[in-house]
Amino acid sequence: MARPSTPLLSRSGLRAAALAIIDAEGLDGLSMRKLAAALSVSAPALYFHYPTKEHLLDDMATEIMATVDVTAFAIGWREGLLGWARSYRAALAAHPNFVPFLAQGPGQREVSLQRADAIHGGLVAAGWPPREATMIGASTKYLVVGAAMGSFSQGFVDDVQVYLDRYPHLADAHRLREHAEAVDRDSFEFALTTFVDGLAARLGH
Amino acid sequence: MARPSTPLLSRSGLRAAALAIIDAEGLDGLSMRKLAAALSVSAPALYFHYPTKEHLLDDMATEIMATVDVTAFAIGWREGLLGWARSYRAALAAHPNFVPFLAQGPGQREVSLQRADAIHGGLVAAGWPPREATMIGASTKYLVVGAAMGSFSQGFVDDVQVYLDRYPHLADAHRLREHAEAVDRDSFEFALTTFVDGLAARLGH
DNA sequence: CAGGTTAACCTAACGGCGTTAGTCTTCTCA
DNA sequence: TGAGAAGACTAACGCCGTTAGGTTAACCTG
Repeated sequence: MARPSTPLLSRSGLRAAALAIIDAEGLDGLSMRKLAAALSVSAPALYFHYPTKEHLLDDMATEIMATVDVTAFAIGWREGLLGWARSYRAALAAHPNFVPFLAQGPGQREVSLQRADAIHGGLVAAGWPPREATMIGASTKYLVVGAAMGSFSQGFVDDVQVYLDRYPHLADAHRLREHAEAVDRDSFEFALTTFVDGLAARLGH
Repeated sequence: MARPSTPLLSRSGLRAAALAIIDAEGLDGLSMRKLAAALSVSAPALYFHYPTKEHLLDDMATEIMATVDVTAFAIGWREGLLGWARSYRAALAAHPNFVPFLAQGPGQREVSLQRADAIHGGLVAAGWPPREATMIGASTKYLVVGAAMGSFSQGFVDDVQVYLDRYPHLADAHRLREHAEAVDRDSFEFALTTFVDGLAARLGH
């Protein structure tokens, strides 16, 4: 086979297939050969569309980050912060296996800078001093990234006895697993609203 | 060379050398061959002491997590939470390149369970309902892990002009880099105290 | 419409990875 | 003193990201 009449690959096709593999098999489960196989193509063919694996992952990250929404800052800083944090978390939680890369990757992406500008501007316009605005932005990102990284409740095994015997305060911990998703979502919401309440108290000082 | 009169390697020696490489060259910079070379030994010799690379990393994680302190819960829930969060963050920030592994790794470690038990117990003893205690523990972990993962301020490039031209609200963003460490520390402290203030308000309700 | 250029695939191969198999010498203990 | 375990070695397997070089189909110019 040489050049096909109609192209077999496209950048968006590569991204979609790569994300599917990551979702199914984890970040380490993605290899260029496996991706090529999924697309019925030889591995080096991928390099015609992306110069390196890193570039591919970067592009996927940008695509996902583009779904984050900061428009609610037009209503007010509380609404803006809550809206941003929730859509940010939703974007990460949709592809948990990809989160380690997303969290580490450069925040220098075009989209990220636009977001940062809107957030900082929204906070300052609402009366927050620039220094506080910076820290609020950072704090919120901490919350989102932390919540998206390794699920809290995944840290607990299903075996009941180990808790009852040795850690009396964790007697119900085994239930965490079965409700892992709900616990994580509720805990994030709890953290976010508690933090924003604390902020409001501080602004009114 | 065959069996030396005095062993060349030890588990703690492997851990220390591996951590040094990770600190210097990043998590991906650690390979078994490179670690062996640093210890003037052939790569397979390492497998006599640790069955896999994963086991080695796990053991290193446990060693680092052992430095986290939760004794302040004896004083009160606020002191306990603040003390735990600060020592947890300090442990992670000491080896930023290792954080992605630490954050993902199993929370099922013996030390982690002991911590979780002390934290949950401390919160419940102070009057928090178990459900809230769980979410407070999760929330605090989110903050610590999020703050330790990719430094917030590293996302901003040093070039001033790009900000002035396009993102007026980020005019001072270029200064973030030079103070990156301070900004991260202050932002974490800000997030933590704001969150705890929000908690206190909620408990008094 | 002829012919050169570029696009888009291919196979083969390089060096590095984690890990296993098998060997060899030295130390320890009955 | 001899058996067996301890602790190193070399060689090699299959995977990885990536590069080199080949081949053909589509496109653009004269």
